[in-house]
Amino acid sequence: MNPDQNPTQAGERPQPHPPTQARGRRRRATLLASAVHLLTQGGFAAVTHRAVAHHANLPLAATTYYFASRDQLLAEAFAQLVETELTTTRTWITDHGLTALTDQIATADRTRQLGLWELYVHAGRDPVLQQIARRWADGCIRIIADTLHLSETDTRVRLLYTTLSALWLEQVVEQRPLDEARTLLALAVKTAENALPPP
Amino acid sequence: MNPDQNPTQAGERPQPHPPTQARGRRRRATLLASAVHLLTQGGFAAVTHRAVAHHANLPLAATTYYFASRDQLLAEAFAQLVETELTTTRTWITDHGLTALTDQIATADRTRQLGLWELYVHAGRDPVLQQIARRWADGCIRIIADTLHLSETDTRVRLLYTTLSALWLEQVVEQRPLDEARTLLALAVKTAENALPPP
DNA sequence: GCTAAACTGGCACGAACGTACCACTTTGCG
DNA sequence: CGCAAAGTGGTACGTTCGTGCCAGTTTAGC
Repeated sequence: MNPDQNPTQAGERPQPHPPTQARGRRRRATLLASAVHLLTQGGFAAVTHRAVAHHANLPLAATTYYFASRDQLLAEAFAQLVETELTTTRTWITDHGLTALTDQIATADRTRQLGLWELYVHAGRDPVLQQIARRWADGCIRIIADTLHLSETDTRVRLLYTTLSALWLEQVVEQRPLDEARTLLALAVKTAENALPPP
Repeated sequence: MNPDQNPTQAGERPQPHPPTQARGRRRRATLLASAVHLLTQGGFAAVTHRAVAHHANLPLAATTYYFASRDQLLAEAFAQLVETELTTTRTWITDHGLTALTDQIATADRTRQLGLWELYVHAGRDPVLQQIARRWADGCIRIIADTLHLSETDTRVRLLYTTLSALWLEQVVEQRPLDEARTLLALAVKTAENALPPP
């Protein structure tokens, strides 16, 4: 819905959201962090101007001053959340291995994961968010490829990613017994490793 | 949040949602159908009392008369949507086979799938919806098991379901090229068929 | 130091929401 | 038939939302 997203080009009159030139940049960052926090707590329904401003100890108007709209605020929060998630997942996998992923899911804050997936699905209705969702998927695929020392375009990597993400979502939403997920995860990884190279 | 959900027990005073005894049952069904329709069109944010009543050509109060709350309306709409989806998917698969699933996804109404998944993720925050979500998953697993002539508890079936659902969600949200999904789907099915029986 | 621009913050508007209320009509049953 | 229960529909209340507005304050550049 937003045809422009060029922050360096300051020619925007109706939506003058040029990056701050003072300590106001801290305020913007604070607002964004608050939005992320609320997003991980109560889903994107909880990310309102008022809630964000209140959590950041800032007046209500600050949110409309630094962000053109609620959609933009949500998009940036989603992007930041995805970025954080990617680095967290990467370090976890390099430290503990792929098959320990279920434990990370079980360990991590469940509402956080829910917020992430909520926004992921919502991305299906918003082209801007869709781009971020694709970036999330690509990031995960890259992590798996690096871990297995395979190419990102390898079909096995692609398939393994798909399976893992589904296991993840399923675990978060349905809260089935953890053993089941662990078994399936191990099976998926082994299957991917033993599969033939792509044709 | 709702400690009661016993429709046969009519002792409910504050929420007297006893099933209608007259042609009002049609009205209730109409409202529910409208809720489902709105759900598939604009996500569950579009399912408001007013929108449902208007779409059903009924007064606003009818929604609160037949449904205790918006949450209940949403839950019933979700349940009905899942049921419809399950039968549709089953007939499609028996007619065209598992590997043609991507084409069904591509063919079917995209916003409908989005609404389904939106509600699925939302089920992570609501125990009532979570039950319906589990039922959806179990239904899909059963379809796959029947198709492959395997047991529902077979690990291969379980894993294949997981992969298929992820492919489905991914396709709906990210709208990647269809060929990719087709390839992955075929690979997943073949892998599941050739895999060893569960230990 | 002075002026314009950037920033701040309190407030209000209009819209949409869930839900309660209540007079009215229809219906099932003794 | 008569009457209580079920159903009906218009309306209103209280809340919350996104966002616009604008007088005041701070800051940057000349």
